[in-house]
Amino acid sequence: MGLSGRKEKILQAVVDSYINNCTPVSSAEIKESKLPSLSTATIRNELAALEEMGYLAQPHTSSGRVPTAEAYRLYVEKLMPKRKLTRGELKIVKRYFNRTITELDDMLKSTAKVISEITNLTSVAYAQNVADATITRIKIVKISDSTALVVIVTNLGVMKDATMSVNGILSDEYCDNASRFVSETFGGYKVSEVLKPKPIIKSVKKEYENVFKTVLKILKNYAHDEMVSDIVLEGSAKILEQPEYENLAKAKAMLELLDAKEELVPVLANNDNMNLSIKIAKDNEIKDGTPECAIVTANYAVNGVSLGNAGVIGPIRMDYAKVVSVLDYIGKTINLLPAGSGGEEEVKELSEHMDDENE
Amino acid sequence: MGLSGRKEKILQAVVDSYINNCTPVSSAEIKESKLPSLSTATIRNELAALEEMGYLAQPHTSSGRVPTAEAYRLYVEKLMPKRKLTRGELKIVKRYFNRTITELDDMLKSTAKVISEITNLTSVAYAQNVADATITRIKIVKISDSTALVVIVTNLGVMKDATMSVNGILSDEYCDNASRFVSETFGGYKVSEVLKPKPIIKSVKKEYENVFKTVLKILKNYAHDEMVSDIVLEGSAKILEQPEYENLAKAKAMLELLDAKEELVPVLANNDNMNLSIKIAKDNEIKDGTPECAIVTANYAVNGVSLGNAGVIGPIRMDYAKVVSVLDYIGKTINLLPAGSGGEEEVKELSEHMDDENE
DNA sequence: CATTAGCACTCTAATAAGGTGACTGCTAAT
DNA sequence: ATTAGCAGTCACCTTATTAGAGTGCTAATG
Repeated sequence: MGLSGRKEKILQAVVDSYINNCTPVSSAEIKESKLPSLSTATIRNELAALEEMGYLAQPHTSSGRVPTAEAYRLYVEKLMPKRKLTRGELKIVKRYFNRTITELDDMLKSTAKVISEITNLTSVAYAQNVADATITRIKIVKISDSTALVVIVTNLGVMKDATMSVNGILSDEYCDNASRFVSETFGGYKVSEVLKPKPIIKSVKKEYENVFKTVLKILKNYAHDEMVSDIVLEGSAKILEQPEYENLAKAKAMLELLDAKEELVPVLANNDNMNLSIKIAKDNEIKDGTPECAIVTANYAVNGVSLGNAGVIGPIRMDYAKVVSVLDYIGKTINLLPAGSGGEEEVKELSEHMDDENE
Repeated sequence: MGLSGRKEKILQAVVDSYINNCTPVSSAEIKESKLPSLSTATIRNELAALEEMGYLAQPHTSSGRVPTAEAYRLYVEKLMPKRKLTRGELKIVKRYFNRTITELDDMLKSTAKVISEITNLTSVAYAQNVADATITRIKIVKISDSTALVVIVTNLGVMKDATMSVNGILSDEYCDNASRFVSETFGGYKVSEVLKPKPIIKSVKKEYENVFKTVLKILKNYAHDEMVSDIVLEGSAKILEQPEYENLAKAKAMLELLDAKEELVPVLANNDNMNLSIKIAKDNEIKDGTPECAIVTANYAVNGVSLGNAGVIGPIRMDYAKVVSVLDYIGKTINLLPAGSGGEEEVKELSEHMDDENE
C-alpha cells in the first residue's frame, strides 16, 4: 500500500527525530522541523492515520508518537536520507587502515573497532567459515622425533594446523610419502564434502591410516570450532549508552547476548551473498528473552575472496543512514586496501595472512 | 598492630555479612550471628574502635558499618574462613573438564567459564606469553610455487606459523636448506633474546637473508600480539548483578575496562611465580577512572609448564573464600587432568596443543 | 472537503511533605 | 569493662500536589 507523499514526509520526520532524541515526537516538532506550512492539527490527523496503519505507536494517550519496527523497515527501504562520511569520520577510518595489516585477526579487530568508534554502537566482526574452502594440498611436517605438524592448505590459504604424535619414530621419508598420500586423497574436495556423513574416500592404505584419521579429525574440529571462535566484538560497553538499555534488566539481557557470541553466528552467517543485511527486531532470530534489537551487517571481500561479515548490533532505534554509509565505505576501503598501499605485494599479504590466522 | 581476639571476631563478622548482603552491618546483626553473649552496646564500642583504626566506615551517621579495603586485606590474610567446594560446585567443574580438551583456546575458555559459573563473577583467563620460550627448530614448508609456511618450534610447542611469499619459484631443496640454516641460527635462543635490540646474530648468508628477516618479523609480531590477543573473558554481563554496579555510570566504566582487555594484561601477567594473587582496589594499577574493583588470579601449570593465569574480576566486596577455593581446586584439576584421564597420551595432547594453539 | 483554531482532557514527571524504622552515640547505672 | 536506655540522625517509602507537554475532538473556515 502506497503512502501519500505527505504521510511519507511525516513518517520520515518522526523516525529521524526519534533516532536523534529517543523521545516521542509531537505534532509541533514535526511542524517546526519539516512542515511549517501545515498546522499541528493537520499533522495530528496524519499521525493518527499512520498509527492506524501500524507505523506509529503512542506510549500513552497524551504523548507523542514513536515509530514501530515496521516504520523502521520502511525508513531503511525508502525514506532514509543518503549520507556520506564526514571528514572526521573519514579520518578515523584512515587511522585504522592506513598501516600494514598483517593478520586476519588484526583485520577483524580493526574493522570492528572503527565501526564501533564511528557509530558509537557495539560492533561485531565475523570471519568466514571455511566449510566451503577447497583443499589444495596437505603437508606432514616432522617437528620432533615423534611428533609432526599437519598443515592443510586450501584455496583460501593455510588452515589451522595441528600437531599429531606417533608411538614410534617418524622418518622424513614417511612424512613425505604421507603428505603425498593425503594430498592426493583429499585434494580437490571441499571441507564440507569431506565431512559429509557418507565418506567420499573409501579405501585407505593401512600405513597411512593414522595420518588419514588425524586429518579428518582436524578438519572436523576446525569446521566446528570456526563457528564459535572467530567473532570479535568491540564496544560492548557502548550498549549502555543507548537510552533503551538504561533499564538495568534490559541492559543485562543484552550483555548476556553479547557474552554468548556464538548465538550471533547464525544471524551473522547467513548474508554471504548480500552486500548489506538489515535485521530489525523479529528479523533476527536470536534466542528468546533477548530484548529487541537490530543487527546491520555487510559482507567484506578482498579480490573477490570473502573475508566475512561485520556490522553493528544495537537498539532498533539506530542511525541506519550513518551505519549504512560507514559499512559501505569500509567495505570499499578493505577491498582497495592493498592496491592503495604499494601494489601486488600487499594484496598477497592480506589474502595469505587471512588464512594463516584463520585458526 | 595486633587486633584483640574480639575485635578480630567482630571485624570478621562484619566482612562476612557485608560480603553476603552488601548492606551496612549493624551491631545487632553481629550480636545475633556471632556474639550473642555480648550486648549491642559493647559491640558498638568495638565497632567505633575498629572504625578509628581504619577498618570500618559508616556511609552515614545512623547506618551500620561497612568494611574498608584495608579490612578486606586483613580478611583475606587472616580472618577468612577456609572452605571447600560443595558437591554442586564440584559437579560443575567436572562437567567442564571431564572431556578431552584439545586446544589451549578451549582450555582457556573452559577455565574461564567454569570460574564464572561457580563464582557468579566475571572471569578472565590469560595465556602465558611466549617470550621465555626457547626455539628448538624452524621449518620452511613449501605450500605453493611461490609461498611457504614458516613453522617455529619451541620447547613449549609449535608457535603460530605464518606464510611468506617470494618473487621467484621456491624449490624443495631451497626450503630444506633454509630450514637448516635458520634452525641453526636461532636454535637454542629464547624468543626474548632474539628480539633484543642488540642482535645476537651477526652474519647472515645472503641467499637466506629473506627467510631470516621473515622469521624475525614473525617472532616480533608474535611476541607483541601475544600481549593482547590471548585473553578470554567470560560472564561480562555478570558484573551487572553486583549491587555496587547498579549505578549505571559505574557499570559502564567497568564494562569499558572489560572491553579494553589489553589494559588487564599487566595486572594479570605479573604473578608468574605466585600461586595466587589478590589485588584489592589500589593494589591493581589499572587505568584511572576505573571504579574500584578487585582481581584475584591463580597461575596454572601442567607438568611444570605454566599455561597462564585465570581468575575473577569483580567488586571489592566479593566472596574471597569461595573464589580462592575455586581457583585452587581448578588449579589442581588442570594439573591432574591428563593423568586422570588415560595415561601419558593425554598429557601429550595437552602440552602439545597448548602451543599449537598459542597464537 | 481538507484544514485549522480552540479547548477539554490525559498522563508523566518533578517536587514537596510527612511518617517510619533502623542505627548510632552517649550517659549513667551495674 | 559492660550494658540498658534513650535521644538524635538519616535514608527511604508513601502520598499529595502541581506544572506542562501533547493529544483528540468539535466546530468554524476557505
